[in-house]
Amino acid sequence: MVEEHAPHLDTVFHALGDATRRRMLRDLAQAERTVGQLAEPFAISLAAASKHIKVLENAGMIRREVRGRTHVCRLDPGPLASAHEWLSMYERFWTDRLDALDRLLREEDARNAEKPQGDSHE
Amino acid sequence: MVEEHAPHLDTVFHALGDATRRRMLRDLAQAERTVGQLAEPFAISLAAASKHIKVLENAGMIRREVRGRTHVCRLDPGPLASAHEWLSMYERFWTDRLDALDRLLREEDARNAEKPQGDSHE
DNA sequence: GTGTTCTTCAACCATGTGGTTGAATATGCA
DNA sequence: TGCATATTCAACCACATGGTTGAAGAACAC
Repeated sequence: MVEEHAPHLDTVFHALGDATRRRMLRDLAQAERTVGQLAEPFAISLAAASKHIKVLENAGMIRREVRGRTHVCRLDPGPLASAHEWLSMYERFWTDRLDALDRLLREEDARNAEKPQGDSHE
Repeated sequence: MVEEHAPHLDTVFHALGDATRRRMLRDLAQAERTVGQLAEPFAISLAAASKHIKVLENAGMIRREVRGRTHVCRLDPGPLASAHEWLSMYERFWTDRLDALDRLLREEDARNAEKPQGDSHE
């Protein structure tokens, strides 16, 4: 089940890097939606929404079924699971070592705050 | 928890949407690295690597400490945890599917029991 | 001081992205 | 048939992105 999905991570993370598309995913998590329904919350043209949907579709995150003249989209969780799995590689950094690392980082910040370096001469 | 701590997610997911930056994060997961060390695996200029590092830094994913003339970078897991947490909202979509596919996967595993499963997590 | 190393900055370039508008396509309905 | 609905396509625009090169700063070494 662990495949070489790295090439897809580019498109998956890129698709997630836009609030409009994340909102679309949120809506699709409730139920399947047509293109028009997905576009409705936004003050953008249908053509723009269509492009967003295509980005999600190319990333494999939604699947489209053409029913008559409407295109019904539903969530495909696979890429979300891949992204989640990739991030899980770093989970130890905010779980096991959270206390130690966080304490070090905060000490560092405290030191830098007390001892500012490279002040401007002007 | 209600999605609209989202401006941060834009930059975090965007930063993750590039294999060069993901590789840098992977290296930083091993140990702290200077800018030159982070740039070394890539066939790009130092200036280009510096831009990538700045993207990660602006997303809050790395912290920089200037030691003499070298800039030492460390991983900050906070934004990774945020992204992971956001994706976890959708976890039921692939765990539910796991219930449905569980039997199939077990059968698959049984059939492939002797086959090698080379894989990589980038 | 001079020179070398580490890194950023500035200017530039090609391509990508997200948006628009208007036309095209395809379906549903009277 | 004719018309409205749902969606995409094509062309275009402004701006962001990722890359380059060359110069500029700092910090170390001599």
